[in-house]
Amino acid sequence: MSAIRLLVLGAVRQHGRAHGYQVRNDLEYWGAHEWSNAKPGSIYHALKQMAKQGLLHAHEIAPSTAGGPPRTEYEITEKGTAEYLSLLRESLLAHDQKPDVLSAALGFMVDLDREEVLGLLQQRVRTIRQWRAAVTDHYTPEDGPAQLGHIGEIMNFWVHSADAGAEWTQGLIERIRGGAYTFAGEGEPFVGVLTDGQENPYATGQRHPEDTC
Amino acid sequence: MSAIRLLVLGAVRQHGRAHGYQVRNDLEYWGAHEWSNAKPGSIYHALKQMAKQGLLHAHEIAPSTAGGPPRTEYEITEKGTAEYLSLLRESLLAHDQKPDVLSAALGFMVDLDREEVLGLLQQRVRTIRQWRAAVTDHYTPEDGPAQLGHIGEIMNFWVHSADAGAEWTQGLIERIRGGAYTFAGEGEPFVGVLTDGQENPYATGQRHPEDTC
DNA sequence: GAATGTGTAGTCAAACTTGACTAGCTATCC
DNA sequence: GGATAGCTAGTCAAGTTTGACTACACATTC
Repeated sequence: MSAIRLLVLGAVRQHGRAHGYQVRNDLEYWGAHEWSNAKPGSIYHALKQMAKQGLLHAHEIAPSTAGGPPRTEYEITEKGTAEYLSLLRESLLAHDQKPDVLSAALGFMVDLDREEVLGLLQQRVRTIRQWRAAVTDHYTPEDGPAQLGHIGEIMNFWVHSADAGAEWTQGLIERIRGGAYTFAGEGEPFVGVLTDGQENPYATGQRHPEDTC
Repeated sequence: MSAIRLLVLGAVRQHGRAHGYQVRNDLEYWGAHEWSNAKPGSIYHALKQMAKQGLLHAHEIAPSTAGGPPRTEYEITEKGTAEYLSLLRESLLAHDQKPDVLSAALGFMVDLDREEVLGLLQQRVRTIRQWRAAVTDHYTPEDGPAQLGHIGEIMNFWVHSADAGAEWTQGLIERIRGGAYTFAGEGEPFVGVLTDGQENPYATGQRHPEDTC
């Protein structure tokens, strides 16, 4: 599963009602175009697809107020909200190899409540540790690890990445337990979207390096 | 760029001449179906595509000797070899967010010579450090990092991952410099493919966990 | 000896992603 | 005051990925 559905659902949900360009802009504001496949085509495709599946409700809207072609506004449905929360929980839990999914989930974690997030992250750490044990066990058979030659470096890389992921998750758990951030039901939420007319400080222009992918 | 082209080119090259099922089997032997998109459809597609582009030469072969439909054998062309080496170098260098690309490159790094690999990996480390500096600089503007709220955790995660990647790369550099593995031009290479009839110890069946993606 | 499973080899439609493109409106510059 | 750049909003074709499916042959089981 790619991160795009989670990102789009979450963005629409924060707005209440949003058209494609707004979603696109939000994702850029979060830097999502740098660490995920949040490109225009994918975003508009996801919106249409999820509208077809009943996760979003599409309002056909007259020609836009600010130039350009007519636009469609979307609103998240009940089914969409259920899917969103399910994706969000799953993404915080899953030890996928896809860092974009975790990144997206981090951006929305405050939509859950603090205790639940702590539980999910702790489970995440446990899963990683189990995975690590199983892998090192499975790939170091009776013949010894030297059998694998340089191929063993692949496993070594993954194990190292998993360790780093577990360590980082542990750090996050401690920050959250220590009272950082504002979670669901804890008062005024942090606003992570651009309100209409607000300028985007991270808009295209001079991005930081790495834009070579 | 996904890892599939590099994987397929490398597999065909090691065999000299291979049909799709052989490539598919090799990639499974390397565990590539677990950390990359090396699924049957992608493999056959890549073979056909690259044959069309002149990177592989397709030999139409009569009905297979062991059941199933007739098969096509592929051989890498000169252009394909050039592309392969270019992809390989690029993948060792690039600080993509795609770990599968690096994994694939690790499996083939011994096709280059030791000094070149060391150079590429050192450049990799430098690139990561530069990227890190640029990112932390760019995303902690005059307002201070607290401005970002929990969104800052996304950047924190990426920076942490980059640090872990740099550290791991540094370790690999030291192992290679210390004489580990057999690189191009250093005698009998490590054989990383299944010869005909050899059983695959990592064939489908009881895989280690994580197969939930 | 008929059914059932397993390995070989590959195809296919549906879904997704990409990058380039369209097209209208506004502000700005000389 | 004409052009030219940039923003708004989205479409489109081409390419890629996925997961399920086909089809044959050999082996095993009941």
